Amino acid sequence: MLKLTKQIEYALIAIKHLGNKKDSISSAKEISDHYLIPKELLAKTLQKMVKLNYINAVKGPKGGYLLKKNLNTITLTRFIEDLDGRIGLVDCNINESCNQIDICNIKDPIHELNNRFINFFDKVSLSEIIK
Amino acid sequence: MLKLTKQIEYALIAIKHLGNKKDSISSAKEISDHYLIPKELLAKTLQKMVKLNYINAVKGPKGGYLLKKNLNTITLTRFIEDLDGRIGLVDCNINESCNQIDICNIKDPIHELNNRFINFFDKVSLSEIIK
DNA sequence: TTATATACGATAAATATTATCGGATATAAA
DNA sequence: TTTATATCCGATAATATTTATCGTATATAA
Repeated sequence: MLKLTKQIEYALIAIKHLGNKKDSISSAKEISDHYLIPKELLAKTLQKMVKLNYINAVKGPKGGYLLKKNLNTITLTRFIEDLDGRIGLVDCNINESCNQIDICNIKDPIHELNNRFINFFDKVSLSEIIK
Repeated sequence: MLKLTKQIEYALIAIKHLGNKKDSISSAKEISDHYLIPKELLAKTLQKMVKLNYINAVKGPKGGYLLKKNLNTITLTRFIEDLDGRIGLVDCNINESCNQIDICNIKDPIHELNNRFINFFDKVSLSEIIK
């Protein structure tokens, strides 16, 4: 509970690795071997980051991935939500389909808390973790 | 990901309900009926809170639960960890049994982030949600 | 042409969360 | 003393989410 997913961990590890090796290319296999990360899952995560324009892919032998985006402007909220979907302490912070909403006695304070929660991640720059 | 569990939600709902009805007793059935919460699960949660000295239990017919602890001094960190175990953004913030720890390139910044993360919940008083 | 790498949908396995069940004990009230 | 209601508590079942794997297609350097 209240944990990051492995996919986010792997994404952070990979993107940091790419950031450290600017201009040189790294394959999914290289990264998964080095950090002992399941290759297929890492590959999926990398492909997702390509679609999201965080990194570039180069196909074929000697192919791999390169960092693309300037990470200074990316917040952790943005990164997590891009990869894994909306952040919210409870379901009704994300979608309104809770049939207990009318009688719930904590929805307002939790909603307020959730705003602060997201603000916490807003204030974290991806470059803090990557540098 | 990064969500509170239902058990925490139910616990907050119940403890707020009890706080609003100081001096009068509320049964698990009364609370589960009112908020449409599964009775057995709520009962378990209430029993846990009894053991943790948050509330008192009264057995027998006309029995139920009463708020016990002064919630002003309880942080959300304490409450969540009492009910659900240690908070940590990643496993290695809780236990050290990660075989990737030596080669992990994000463990230090994540550890730093986790300290701030826990500090966030430290600064939330349970009474904020309950009042 | 071949070997290596990404792309991507489908699915399986593992884990965590949520919900339910059965039977025990306590006690207020008839 | 009996009955009904409530907590107590271990075990287990159901569900959802997360994590991992598989198969196949496409691109491209050598």
